[in-house]
Amino acid sequence: MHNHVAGHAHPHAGEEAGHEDVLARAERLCRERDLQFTRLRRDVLETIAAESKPMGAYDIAERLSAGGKRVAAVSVYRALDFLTEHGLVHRIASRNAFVSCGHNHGERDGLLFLICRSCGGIDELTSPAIESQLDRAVTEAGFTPTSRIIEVEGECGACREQGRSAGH
Amino acid sequence: MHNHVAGHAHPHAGEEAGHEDVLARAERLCRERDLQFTRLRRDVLETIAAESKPMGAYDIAERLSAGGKRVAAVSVYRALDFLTEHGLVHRIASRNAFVSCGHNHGERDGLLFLICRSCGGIDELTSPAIESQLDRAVTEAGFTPTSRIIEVEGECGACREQGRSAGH
DNA sequence: GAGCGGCTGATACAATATAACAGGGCCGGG
DNA sequence: CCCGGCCCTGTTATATTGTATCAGCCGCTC
Repeated sequence: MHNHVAGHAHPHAGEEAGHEDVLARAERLCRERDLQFTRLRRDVLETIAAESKPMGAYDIAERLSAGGKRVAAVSVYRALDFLTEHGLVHRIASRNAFVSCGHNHGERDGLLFLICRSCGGIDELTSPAIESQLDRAVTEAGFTPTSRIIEVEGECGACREQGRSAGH
Repeated sequence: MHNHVAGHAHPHAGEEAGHEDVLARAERLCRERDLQFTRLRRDVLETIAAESKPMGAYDIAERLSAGGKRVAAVSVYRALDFLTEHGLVHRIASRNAFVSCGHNHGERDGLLFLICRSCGGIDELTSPAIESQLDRAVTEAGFTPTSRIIEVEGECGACREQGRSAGH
């Protein structure tokens, strides 16, 4: 079946798991493609990567503003546009929020998000099998797919073990 | 593979395909469950069903207000809450918009939306096969799924034939 | 009639996202 | 050197989407 888990296995606190990796990868990718990995973009990515939950643009702006220098939400949105465009960040449609990409891939598809209702943590999965089956089904219906959004809500392993229940 | 297409095969104009069906089904379902299928709820459902594209809550409010009597967005949201809760309407997360459910089911899962970038039309599909494979993959990752969102963007058959391209 | 529950109307507000314009930094051409 | 273009950022204003709150209405029951 060949799925592949991306995230941290225990998505609760603001751990910096994989954190450095993300920044390093971003720098490399931008160098390769001759893109500008500016300060703002780096800060935004770093902020998102430091959190295992999806973050709203305004949350990011607020957190970046904590250091004295105010950062407007618009600026954050622009950085997020850039980052999502290049697959460094993903938008979680069901939450109007963003997470840093935990993969080594450039592509953005075959991608799948697991969102825990208890802890709010999110994990990223890739499943080529699911993607191909999805494409097959969709194509049968006469549709030509270009992008896919798959978001699953439920309870993550850690929360289930601890018997935490969704607050709501 | 056993997929099942729900919508109108040609999702462009404001046809009333399946339109009556939706209302009739809603009435029956509400009678069965002893729910109130009020005027407002009926109007909202009818408005959505008359359109093959996802509609925003404010669009619905505006359209309902066209008849002289102003309907506030809040009211529409409340009706939509009711309708989605009972599976008569689905929310399209990637568009912040709503479509009427084209199925005979009460359940809300195994559900899949095809959104055309050219005409904006949307079709609904159910694929138990995809759902079960998705659940299997997710469960393998230690996750317990409770709800799933699958939205595919691309070009619908009708638009591809006509060589229409996405305006943007 | 009094009280209760579910639905609606209305206003205010919060949260999310984009538009529009000005300025700054870099860089290549003249 | 200076200019003009391009890209990125800052700032303000505004659009869009979604909730909170309170009051009134209607039908029902006691």
